[in-house]
Amino acid sequence: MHGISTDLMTTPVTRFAPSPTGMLHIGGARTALFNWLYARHHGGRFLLRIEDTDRERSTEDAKAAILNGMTWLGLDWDDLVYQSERIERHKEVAQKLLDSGHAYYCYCSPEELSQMRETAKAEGRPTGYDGTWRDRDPSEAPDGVDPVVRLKTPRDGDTLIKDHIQGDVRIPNSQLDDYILLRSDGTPTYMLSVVVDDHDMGITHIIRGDDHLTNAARQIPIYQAMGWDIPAFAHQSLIHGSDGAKLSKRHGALAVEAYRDMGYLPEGMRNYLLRLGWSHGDDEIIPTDKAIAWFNLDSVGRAPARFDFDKLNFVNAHYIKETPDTELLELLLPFLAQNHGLTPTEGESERILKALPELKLHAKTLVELSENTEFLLLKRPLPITDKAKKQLGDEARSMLANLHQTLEESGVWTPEALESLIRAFVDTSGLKFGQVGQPLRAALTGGAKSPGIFDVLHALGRDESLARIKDQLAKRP
RNA sequence: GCGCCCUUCGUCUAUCGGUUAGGACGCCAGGUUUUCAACCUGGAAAGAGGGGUUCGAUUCCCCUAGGGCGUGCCA
Repeated sequence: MHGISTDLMTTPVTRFAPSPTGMLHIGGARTALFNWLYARHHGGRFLLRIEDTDRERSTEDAKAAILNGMTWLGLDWDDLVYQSERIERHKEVAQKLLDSGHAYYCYCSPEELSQMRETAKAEGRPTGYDGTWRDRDPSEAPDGVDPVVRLKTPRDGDTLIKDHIQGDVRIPNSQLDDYILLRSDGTPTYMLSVVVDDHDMGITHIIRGDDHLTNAARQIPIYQAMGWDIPAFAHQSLIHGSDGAKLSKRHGALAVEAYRDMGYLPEGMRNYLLRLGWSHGDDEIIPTDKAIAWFNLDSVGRAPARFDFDKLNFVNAHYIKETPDTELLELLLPFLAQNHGLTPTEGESERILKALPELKLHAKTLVELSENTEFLLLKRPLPITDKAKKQLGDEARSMLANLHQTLEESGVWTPEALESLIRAFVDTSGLKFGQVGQPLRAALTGGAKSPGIFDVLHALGRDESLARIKDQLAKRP
């Protein structure tokens, strides 16, 4: 597509390299997904690297959240590396760069640096470091200053990034300053660490957000200086909020665990995230096995995509319908417990299982499903909502008394049998269906909305149904 | 400021010079209906603007506008 041929002779190795300074959010999750899909599609390896070199901001909680998020999403990794454990290696490479003349010590103070930037800006030049110490004699070094180590980046021409998503991108080298490899305290910077780690880990394809696109141009000179193969780059555009602005929490920039808690399924998330920037003709519902079979970099779009809950809901609803009932019940239990304080007994679980084939057709999330399931687990006598009370006037209650008797005499308790029974009851009593169905619904569920009334009767079972109806027959004060 | 990237219905996208510009979500209308939904049918809805190239541009090139990213001793 972009004139780049991928060498399929080598097995691809991809990686996801988050820094544990916050939760695994939706953008990172998509990046991880694409890397994972690429590796799985090609039968390659997908590695996880925790970039925890910023001791100030890295936290254990964030590490755990990232690992949990990945696990929940079903993105399994073939190896896990902590960048902080590789610092000595990074320093070693910096020394090699120093020895080979590709890097040098710089003694500039922060004040000099900011002065430099101001001057450059005023003169319309790039604001990076001007390279003062690049050619200066180290003997001129001021006393008592710990130097940083800077990379000698090329000054003329362009650096070409052969990007598998963005195409060929040329960055003028005049834009790339001699950035820092080793801080004055001797610790490596991100720019050095990524390159060394990506090389040492054998990464063949770097798929990441396009906030790193220009970083690629900074990193390439290190590969060149070390004589290392340059991996394939693929920079995907960032996810934006529904209004096109930067993704905020309001827009869905939440931790993936928040999506779990909102009742989204991993399969639904994967499908939705995949379609955010990648397409396969008109296909919308793309289960993971198909995603693995179809995924390619050529079909990744270059434009930023906006996050849309409506579409996520639609996709998720699909996978809820697809989930087998017993599995769905297991997924539902935490929501019942956390959101409703309900722990179903064995008998109640049976009820849920009976109702699930119907209930799952109408829920977008597990939260919604748990709400729609709640009526099955209510303890008698049921709390009756105001709307439901309106359905339970004197006339309705005497009707229910007759219906109760009719139902009690019924031997079979299947949705089909119940339907013909109740339809016959409606006919003989000369009422409209709603005049029977609505009061019955109120008595059985305590509310005004529920699944089809026959399914409700069936799911509750004979005894519970009759008891719930009977509860409403007594005259209330 | 400098550099880079992006721009098709409200949203996600298809289209790899010639199409009535297709699909999906959402929306609207109708149908179905015992409630809420779901479901079925139909509908409205797009090539940012301006120049080129070409017999012909959504598609290729340039400019403008708008948006994003980078420009840290953060990652």
